[in-house]
Formats: sequence, structure tokens, C-alpha cells
Amino acid sequence: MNMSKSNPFGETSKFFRLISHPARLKIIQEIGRGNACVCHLESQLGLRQANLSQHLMALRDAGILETERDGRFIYYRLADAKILDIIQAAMKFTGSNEVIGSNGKQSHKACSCPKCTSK
Amino acid sequence: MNMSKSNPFGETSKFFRLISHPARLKIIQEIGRGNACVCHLESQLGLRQANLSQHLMALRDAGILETERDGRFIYYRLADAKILDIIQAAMKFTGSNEVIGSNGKQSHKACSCPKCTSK
DNA sequence: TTGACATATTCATAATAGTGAATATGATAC
DNA sequence: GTATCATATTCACTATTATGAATATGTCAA
Repeated sequence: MNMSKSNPFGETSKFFRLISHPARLKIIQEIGRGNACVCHLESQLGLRQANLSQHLMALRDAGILETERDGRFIYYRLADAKILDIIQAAMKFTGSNEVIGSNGKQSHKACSCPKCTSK
Repeated sequence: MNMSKSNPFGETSKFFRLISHPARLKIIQEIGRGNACVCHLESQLGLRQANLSQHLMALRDAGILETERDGRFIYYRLADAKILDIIQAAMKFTGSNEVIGSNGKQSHKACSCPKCTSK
């Protein structure tokens, strides 16, 4: 993660702040399900490209996401899947029952990336 | 908690936002250790009364903290101690090693509340 | 009742974060 | 090379959050 600060809670508060946005939680959930190209996220989450990219950047800069380029496509993955447990615990704590992780609950529209079209 | 919103991640993001502040994390930690009167927090955390009270209000309004008045003093407690687990997990995730909970690590200056002076 | 103390609230301002629009970059195909 | 597509970045603006200062409320003691 590498979010250094003198305050012992500095890193943790920054981490919480970073994921304290519905779009970013959705992004993390979706990437946690294994679908990682940006076009996917764009169609799945209904976010505009620029805005989505901004969120992805923030998460990548913080070390929460990692990227890998494959030709024109850039695939995102979680740097550490344990973040899903934290989010899950928070959802349970707040009474949100949504289950996150890699189960096939939502319907996925195809996008044109190789991973989507090759099956 | 009762932070209603249509978005399934709405409550969770609000929760994260609420605890994404170093002072509020410290407050939660300190209250989790069992020391709950405001004067304690004021001296322990080095926050000004008004500011501390504002943070406490925010946490109380969100249902994270509960209060009990005893004469002039108001004692705060965690509504659900599981929040400590979430914070702990996040600290571990971000590489902060601070241990939170009810262990006697820090030195506590006394305040004038009955709980402090009666022992 | 008055004074002192613990805590809460309001308000104005400062700081920070989120957004759309426009544009840039980097890769592939031709 | 140029065109096109996927994604990133910058900028200007808006919205949200945090803060100090001042003041209010509620309780107790005298």
C-alpha cells in the first residue's frame, strides 16, 4: 500500500477515505469478481470513461489495484484480495447484505476485449 | 446503524467515509479501550472540546457510538465492538501495526470524572 | 438563584474531494 | 505514415467536509 504518514492512523484513514465512495466500492467488487478490463467496468457500472479512469487511477496510486497491459487493453486486478474481506465485514456491519466476491450473481454484458469475446 | 440509501453500497461508503478521519479512528480506539468520558478523550487525544464534540456527534448520529449521561458527565461507548475488528483489519491491510482494543499500552492522564477519580 | 463545569450546537470560512469536458497518450490496423 | 480504439490526464468548477470561534444547554453545588 505504501501510504506513509507520521500519524499511526494516517494510512488507515486514507485507506478508508479512498474506499468511501460507492463507485470505488463497486469497482473493487467488480474487479474482485475477476472481470478487469476497463470496458467491462464501463458497461457494468454505468460510469463514464473519464470518471471511471479517475477512480481507477486513485485506487492504483494507492496500491489497491494493479494493472497489466495487453495490447490496447489494460486489465486491472486487486493487489490484495483481502480488501474484499474488509468491505464484506463493513457491509455486514452496516446491515448491507450484498455479497461481494467471485460469484456469478449479476448479468454481464459483453465488451469487446479479448477475454470477453474469446469464449 | 441505519444509514439508508437506495444504492447497495451507499451505506457502506458512508460508513467508511465516517471513519476515514484520523481523529475519529483515535476516538473509536480510545472508546474501545473502555475510557469513554469526553474529558478523557480531550486530554488523551489532544483535541479541542468543540472539535471533539463534533466528531462524537457525527459518530453518534451514525449509530457507531452510544451515550449515557451520568450527572454532568456523558459517557460514550461503542454501539458494536465489531467495528474494532474492521479497523484492525484495515490497519493490518495498510501495514499499520498499531494494535487497537482494550490493552493497557498507552499512558492515561487522569481526568476529573468519577470513573477516573474513584480508583 | 447564581456560578461553575461538561458537553453540544451554530455559523462562517477553509480545505478537500468529485465531476464533466476536453484533450492527450499509446497501441493496433491499415 | 493516418485512423481508430482503449485508456489516461488536465483543468475548471462544484460539492462536500473539516475547522475554530462563539455561544448555548444542561447539571450540580452552594
